[in-house]
Amino acid sequence: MNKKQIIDKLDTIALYLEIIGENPFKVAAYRKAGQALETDRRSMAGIEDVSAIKGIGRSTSHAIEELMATGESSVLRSLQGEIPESLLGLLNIAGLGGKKIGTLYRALHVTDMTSLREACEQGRVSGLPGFGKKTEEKLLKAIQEGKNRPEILSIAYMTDLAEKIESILGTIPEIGRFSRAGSLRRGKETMKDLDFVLETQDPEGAADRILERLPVSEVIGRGDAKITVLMNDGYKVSVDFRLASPETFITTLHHFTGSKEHNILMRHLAKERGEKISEYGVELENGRMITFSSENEFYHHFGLNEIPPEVREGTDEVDQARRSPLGLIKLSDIKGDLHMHSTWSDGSYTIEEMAGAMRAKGYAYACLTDHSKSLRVADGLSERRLLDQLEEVARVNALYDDFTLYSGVEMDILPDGTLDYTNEVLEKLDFVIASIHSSFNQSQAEIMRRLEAACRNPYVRLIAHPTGRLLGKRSGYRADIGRLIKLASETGTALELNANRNRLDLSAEWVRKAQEAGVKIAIDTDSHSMKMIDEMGLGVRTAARGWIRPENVLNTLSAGQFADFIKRKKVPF
DNA sequence: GCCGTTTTCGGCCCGACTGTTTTCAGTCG
Repeated sequence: MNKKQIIDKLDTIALYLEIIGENPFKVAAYRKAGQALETDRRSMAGIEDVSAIKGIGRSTSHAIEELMATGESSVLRSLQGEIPESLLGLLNIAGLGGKKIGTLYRALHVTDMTSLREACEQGRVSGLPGFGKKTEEKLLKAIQEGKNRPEILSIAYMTDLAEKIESILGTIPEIGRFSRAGSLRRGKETMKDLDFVLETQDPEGAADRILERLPVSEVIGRGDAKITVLMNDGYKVSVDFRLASPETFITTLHHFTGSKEHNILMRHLAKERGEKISEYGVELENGRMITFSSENEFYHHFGLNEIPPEVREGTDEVDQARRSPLGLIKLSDIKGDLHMHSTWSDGSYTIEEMAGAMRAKGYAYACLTDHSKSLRVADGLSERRLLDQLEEVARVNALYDDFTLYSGVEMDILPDGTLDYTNEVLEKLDFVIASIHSSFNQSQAEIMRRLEAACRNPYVRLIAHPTGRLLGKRSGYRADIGRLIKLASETGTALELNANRNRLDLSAEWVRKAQEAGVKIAIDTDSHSMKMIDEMGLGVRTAARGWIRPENVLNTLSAGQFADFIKRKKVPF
C-alpha cells in the first residue's frame, strides 16, 4: 500500500469513529496521524519507524504497519462490522456530521441517502431530539441539490467568478479594502467554495449592498460577522463574505486564508508563548489584544519570516520560516516571458503589439513562439513564413533599446516522434519550444518516445505544458513525468509551468520534483492576447506552491544572463 | 489516541452561526 492509500484508510477510520460517537480527540488522532505521514517527505519505504513521527503513537502506528503489511486494518475491519459503510456518504450532506448521522442510524435505521430522504419525507426526522422541522427541510433540500452540484470546481472557473464578484465589491461604498481568502488565495487547483474578507465600518449596510448587487440565488446564513450565499453562475457556488473592522482586517484575512492546518500550527506557536490567536487579533499574556497592519508584521511578531499564502498548508512552513526566509519566487523576480503567440499563427495581436505589451509589463525580454506547420488549426508557420518572421522580429527589435524580442517557435512533436522542423531550420532561431498537440490517446511508451526525442534534440530548450491537461476538463496524455524530469535533467531541457489558469502545467507538485532534480523551470503565459500576459501572477503563485526558488527559474535571468543562455549550447543541468 | 525541561494525567485551536434549546450542542471552516 502506498502512502496516499494509507492516509485514506486512516481518514476512513476517523469517519467511522466520528459516526459511532467516539471521543472527538480520538477521531482527530487518526486524522493527525494521516497528516503527519503526509507532511513527512519520505516515501513509506524510507520510513523505518512510523511511531517515531510526532503525532503517531502506539495505536496509529500499529494500524499503519498493519496496512503496510497486509493492506488491511483490524480496527477498520471491526468498525466496518459495526455500522454500514454507506453511512460515510452522508457526511457529504451539508448540516450532517458524525453525531447527527449516529442518531439517525440508531433511532431510524437510516443507512444512506435514500433511506434518509424517505425518513424526512415521512416526517420521522423532525421528531428526534436535537432535530426539528427546519432541519428536516434543510436535509431534504441538501439531498436534492447534492445531485446537481459538483463537489469541487477548478481554479480557472473560480478565478473567473471571483473577478466578477470583485468588480461588484469595488462599487460598494460601505466596503473599504477587500481580499480573496481561502483556497483561492492559496492558489489551490481545485476548491469547494469562495471566501472573501471585506473591511467595513458598517457591516449591516455592507451586507445589504452585497445581497442587492450580487447575483445571489440563496442566502445560506447571515450574521454580524459573516454572510454565506449561493451564487448561480452555471454551477451553484457557495461564497463566504467575512466582514471585518479596519483594525482586525489583517488577522481576519490571515484566519480565513487558512489553511486550517496552518492556523493550527500558528496557534500552537502562540500558545507556547502564552498568547492566543483569533481572527480578531493576538491576545498577549497580559490580556491585551494587538492587531497588525500587514501579514508580514503578524508573522514577525512570532519571530517568523513571512509565509506566503501559497505554502500555508500546515506541512513544515512554520519551522522553515523560523529558520530562514523562505526565498520563494515572487512576481517581481520575473524578467521576461518565453512563450507567446501573434497573428502570424493563432494569436490576436501583431508581433509589434505583443512585444510592446511585454515591454510595458516591465520585462527586459520575451520570446515569440508561434505554432509550427503541422498545427493547421492554429495556422502554424511553414518554413518559408517562419524565416520571413525573422525579418519582422528584427524590425520590431530595432524599435527598442531596453527590450529584446527573441525569435522562437512552439514546435509540434509529431505522433511518430519526429519534430516539425529540421535542425537546419531550428538553428536559425533563438529559442525553440517543443510540445504535444496531437494523438493524446497514445500509450505511455509512445508519448514518452516523443518527449524523449524532443529533449534529445540539441535545439529544443523547453518542453511546454508537459502533461497536456486542462483543469477540470481533460487529464492530458499519458506522460511519465518522473521520467521526463530525468530526461530534462540529462539533456539540459527546461520544463514549463504554463500559467494559463486552465492549464497550470506542470503542477506545483511536479515543479517541486523538477527543482529537486536540478531541472530549470520556465514560467510562461503562452499568451494569445495582450490580456493573457497578466496570467503570469498565477503561474508564479503556482510555482511558489511548489516551493520554487527564483534561481531555478529560467525567466528570472537578467537581460544579459538570458542573452548568454541563448548563445550557449545545451548542456545537462 | 497523543503528548509532555511546566505535566504520565489532563489537556487537546478558536469562534460564528443555526436550530434547537431556554443556555447550548452540532456543524463548519
